[in-house]
Amino acid sequence: MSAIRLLVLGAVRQHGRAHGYQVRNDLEYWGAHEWSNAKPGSIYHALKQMAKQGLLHAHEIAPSTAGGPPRTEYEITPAGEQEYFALLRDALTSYDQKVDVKSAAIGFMVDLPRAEAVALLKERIRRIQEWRDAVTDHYVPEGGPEQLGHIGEIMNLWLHTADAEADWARGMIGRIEGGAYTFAGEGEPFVGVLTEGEQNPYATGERHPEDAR
Amino acid sequence: MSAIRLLVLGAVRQHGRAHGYQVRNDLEYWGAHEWSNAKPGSIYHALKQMAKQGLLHAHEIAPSTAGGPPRTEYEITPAGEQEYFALLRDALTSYDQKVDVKSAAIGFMVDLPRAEAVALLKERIRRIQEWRDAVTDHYVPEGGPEQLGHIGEIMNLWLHTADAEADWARGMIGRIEGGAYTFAGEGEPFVGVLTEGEQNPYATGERHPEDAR
DNA sequence: GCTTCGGTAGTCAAGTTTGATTACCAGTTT
DNA sequence: AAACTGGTAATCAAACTTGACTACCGAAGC
Repeated sequence: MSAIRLLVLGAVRQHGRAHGYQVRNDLEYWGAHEWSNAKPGSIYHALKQMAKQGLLHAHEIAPSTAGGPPRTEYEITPAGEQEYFALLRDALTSYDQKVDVKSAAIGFMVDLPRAEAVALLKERIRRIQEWRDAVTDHYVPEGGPEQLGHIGEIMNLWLHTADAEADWARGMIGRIEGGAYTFAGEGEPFVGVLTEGEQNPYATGERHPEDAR
Repeated sequence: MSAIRLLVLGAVRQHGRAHGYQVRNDLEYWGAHEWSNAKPGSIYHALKQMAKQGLLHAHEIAPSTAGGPPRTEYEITPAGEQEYFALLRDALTSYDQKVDVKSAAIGFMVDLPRAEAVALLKERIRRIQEWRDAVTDHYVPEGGPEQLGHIGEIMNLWLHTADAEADWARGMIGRIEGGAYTFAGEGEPFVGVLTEGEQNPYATGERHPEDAR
């Protein structure tokens, strides 16, 4: 799964109605250009595709006052809602090891009820464990791990990564169960989008971490 | 960076001369279809692209004895060698967090001298640290991390991941410095390809870990 | 002797991603 | 007032990826 659909659906959904540039801006606000493939081309493509598939409804709108070409506003459809939650649940549970999907999942998890988020994360840990066992079973040759030579280091990396992730997930579950954050149906939701005219504190001009990579 | 070029160059290089199917088989032997986008289409595409770019030299060959369409054999050119080592060094040092690049880097690191591998890995750790600092600096708002709400968990995940990786890298450096594995210029290299006619123990039919994901 | 099956080797269309580029307007300089 | 700068909004070609499909041969089974 690529994270772009989840991100775009989530952004449109939080706005109620949004055009491409708005989505693009939100994703930048969330830092998504740093940890996902959220380039303009991908975003506009995703919007069009999902409109074609009936997940979004497109409204043709006159050119904005702020200049630029005529823009299209999108609104999420019931089918889109459904897809959104399906993607979100999948992103939270499946052990996929891609940063973009994980980060998006965390960003949107509060759209689910608290109990469900916890349950999904626990399922995630179960799957990590399962995967870990499968790797261990499958890749250790009869003559012991030494036989693999330096290739064994790859397996070692995977196991290390899996353990670190399970660890992290357990930590987050603890905080959620301890009452942290505001989930669906618990009053004022966390505001995660820029309202019209609001300054984006993370806009270009600042130094971003990926510059250092 | 996508890992496919590194993988294909490395495979061709180890063979001296190889056709697409051989490369494809090696990658399967290494388990690459599980942790990278090494599908047949991508492999053949990469071979053709790199041949066009002068990184590989293509020899048109008559149909094999084993049936099938006429095949093309590829050989790495000096430019290809150079590109290979550039990609490999980059994969080892840059903190890229993609499993495929990392795994490929480990698989091929023994093509470098031992001292250089260690130096590159140390540089990797330095960059992870640098990245970690940048994230911490940049994403902590004035009002303390609590202001971020659940979004702070994303940052937390990154830091957790970065620490786990630095940890792992330090472990591997220790083993390498302790004399483990056989690096370039140290005698008989580790055999990482299937020779003609050899059975692939990981060929289809077995259960692979990703089935469980 | 014929048919089926599995392995060998590769192509292709459809979809996705990338990075550069366009076009427009408002405000600011020169 | 003409030229420049920067933000808004989007498009496009080229490259890459995906998954299904083709074509061929040898061996095993009936």
